[in-house]
Amino acid sequence: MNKYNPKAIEKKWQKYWEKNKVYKKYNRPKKFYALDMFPYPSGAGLHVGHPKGYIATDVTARFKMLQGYSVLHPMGWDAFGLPAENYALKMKMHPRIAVDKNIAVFKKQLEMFGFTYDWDREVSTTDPGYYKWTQWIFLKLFEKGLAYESHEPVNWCPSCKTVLSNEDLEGNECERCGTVVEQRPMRQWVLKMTDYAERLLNDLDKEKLDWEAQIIEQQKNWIGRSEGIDIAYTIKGIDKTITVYTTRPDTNFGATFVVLAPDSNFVAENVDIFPNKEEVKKYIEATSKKTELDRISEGRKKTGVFTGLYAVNNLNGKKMPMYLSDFVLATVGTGAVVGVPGHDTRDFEFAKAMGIDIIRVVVGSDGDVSPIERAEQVQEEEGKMINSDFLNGLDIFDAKEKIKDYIEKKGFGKRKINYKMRDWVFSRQKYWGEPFPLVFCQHCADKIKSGQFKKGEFSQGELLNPGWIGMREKDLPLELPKVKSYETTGTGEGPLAGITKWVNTRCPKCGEKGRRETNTMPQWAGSSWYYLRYIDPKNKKALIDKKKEKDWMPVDLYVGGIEHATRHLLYARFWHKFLFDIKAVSTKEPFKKLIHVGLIQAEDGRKMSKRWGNVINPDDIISQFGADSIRLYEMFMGPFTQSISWSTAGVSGVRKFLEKVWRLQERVTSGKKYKANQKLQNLLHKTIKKVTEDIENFRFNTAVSSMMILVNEMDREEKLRAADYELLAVILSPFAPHMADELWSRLGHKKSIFLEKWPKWNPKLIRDEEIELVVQVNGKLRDRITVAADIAEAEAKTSALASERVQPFLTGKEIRKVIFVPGRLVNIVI
RNA sequence: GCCCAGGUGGCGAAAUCGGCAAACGCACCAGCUUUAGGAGCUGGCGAUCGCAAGAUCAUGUGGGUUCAACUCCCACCCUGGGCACCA
Repeated sequence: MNKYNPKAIEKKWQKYWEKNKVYKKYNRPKKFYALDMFPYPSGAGLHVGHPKGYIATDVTARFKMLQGYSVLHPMGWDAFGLPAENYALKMKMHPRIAVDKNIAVFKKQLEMFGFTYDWDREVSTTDPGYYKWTQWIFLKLFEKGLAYESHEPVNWCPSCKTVLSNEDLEGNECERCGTVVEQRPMRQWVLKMTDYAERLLNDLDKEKLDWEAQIIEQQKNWIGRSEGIDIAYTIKGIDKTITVYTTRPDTNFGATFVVLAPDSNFVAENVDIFPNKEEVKKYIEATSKKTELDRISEGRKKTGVFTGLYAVNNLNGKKMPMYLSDFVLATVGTGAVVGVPGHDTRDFEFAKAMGIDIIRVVVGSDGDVSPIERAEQVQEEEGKMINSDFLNGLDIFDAKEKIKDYIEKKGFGKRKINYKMRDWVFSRQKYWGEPFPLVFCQHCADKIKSGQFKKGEFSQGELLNPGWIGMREKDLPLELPKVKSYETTGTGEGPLAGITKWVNTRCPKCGEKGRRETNTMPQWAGSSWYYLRYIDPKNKKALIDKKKEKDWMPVDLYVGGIEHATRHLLYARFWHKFLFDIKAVSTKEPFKKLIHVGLIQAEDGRKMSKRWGNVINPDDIISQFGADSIRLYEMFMGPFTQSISWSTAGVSGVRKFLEKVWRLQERVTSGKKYKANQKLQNLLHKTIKKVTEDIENFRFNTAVSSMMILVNEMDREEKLRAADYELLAVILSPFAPHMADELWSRLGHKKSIFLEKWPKWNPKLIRDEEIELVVQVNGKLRDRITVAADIAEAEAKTSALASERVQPFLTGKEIRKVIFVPGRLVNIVI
């Protein structure tokens, strides 16, 4: 027998599988779609942390193949976006060239692991044949009125020179470069994601979706649904009302002031009628100069200015002074709040700072009815109403409903559901992204504004955005022009604006002069639907063939980083639901089961990074130990979803295990001549059961350890039955496929092990004849006795009491109770 | 501040319908083998006491429920992640 040489056998089997299409069996009755979050092909290549999720899906994919499923397991590239563009700028090459180079490196690295990827289905978001359909989806969204041009203030990264969506921020910093973003009013395209908020929330149902609770919670919080009421207050002396949104109308008898956001529309439109307009303007000016950072460093210290106007509380006719303060945000609710300082900490702080009255209207469980003077007294979560007219004595939850009914009946308010989630800011002032399939036509704009057009001449989106005309589907894709200067301008228009030949075109509707949109789509666009394209990657007529879509969707298993919980996963669900609405797909949700991959940290406990010089390259590990070892190690190192530090010594441990498996070949003998060892049979079938269940439940670490126990046991035998050793090879094969197939062929099989059947455990063999029964005295272990597995209670108790080791603890004591747990223990209570 | 996940040997961890705490692996120690080894094999490896048999203690802290608690309940501490002046 020659030595275990992974280098030689791994190459050999990778070629064999590819050539014989071993894992491309797509005509079986049951299907399984295993999906990885496709990578961003950066210039740095892979480190050992990246493939962990891919290994897990590959183990699952091979397991499902062995169980007789058709398995779809594709891979592709998410290659548009800022990092690719920045990398290209740095290396002074066109992003296209940089991206192709990086993809080649990534692909070569991935191939060394022996994954079951069907490379015939490879997609890249930057291929015109792919982004044609990204543009098509946008066009459909536009047609349905779900895309609109906006000039509202948005997050602007001064370093990347582009706008960013809320999902692209970490706190108030650019997720890519860490620069603090500014709020700038910019022209941009926005998708009406909030129209889908309710469905995005409701379908996050643990019953329907096999997602980790953690990710469901994160998305729920991000969507941030709240139930409240919009209340309109009349303003004294002028013919206007101010509308506020509140979730606590029950406390409204305690309202003593109103605060407006300095940058709100209401203020912008009415500042000139404020009696104190000079001070107000100064305050607006001062606020606009403050960055987010300044405001955070001020902590919760409240500042503000009185407008000179009073709003009237319609409940009791009380005059409430109207202020401006920067703690009220223009983008939240209506951009104005009603101040109830007795029962809201922020309102309390503001009232203290401005010297406004504080009224108690809720009594908490402590029964305290004294005037509210300290922040700790601010009662928010429970209690009974006082000083509140017809609400007095009610619990706050009942009061809330009663006053909502009252306000609605009186006609000065309306129940409203609010979401924290905002619409999706969808344009970037960058070169390396999908161009928008839109043309601006002044002629059409005039026509729409004048109202002189036929019904059905313009789509919903065209009417919503006068002048913007969608391209015709047959003219897609609109390719990125090849240019020399694709550097960012920073003017607010994208680099494409500089290419006049490309920008100037004809209106697809009327043929008059038009100009193209020069922003591009964000990186998230292409990744919001790629899982559909794998199913039908070369279709030129449709995004996906309807029958194929029905055959494969939904994705059965989706594995990737948790950082996408509120970004990619939200965007993809949103688009999927839209595609469902236009009948392009047949499922309401795209991803049935979702599991996040735990990070692999460097051996020093820090994040693997060039900066710390602690990056481990998978190529090195594979050349030293082999691909099967790194696969097995990453599955063995700990619970899959947990962050764990890398240990190269740990890899050598699993390599030793594989060597042991290899050496066992020598002991294999023909099953007919050699009688099966009952104890080993028992353990073997227990292991089959454990490995099967563990793979299904993503507990790979315990699956591997149970195989180690089996192999240690086999190592004690002088001879092994071929049939037993073969079963070991099959259950090991998803983890260490190269070795498994090599052993399989050495055992005389002509076909790949992956065309075999996954073994079923034999329940008879698993049943133990004899067991160790634990004997406790007052819950403390005193002895173990070997008894028949199905021992009767009375007999077990007698044997336990008779135990020599137990006797000394019983002498002179009264036995009060004896507890018998079948198959486990006897506990003697004295 | 709010939400989520977690806290077990020197390290990664295992055990959760309450029932033998530390499986499996790493590191370490001793011995065998070897010219040698960073190779292989055998044994040891939570703490304290003890020559030993064994005893006692031990799963972040403090209580509670129970014959029995890593597991359930209450309060608190710490770590990681998310959100955050969201009205």
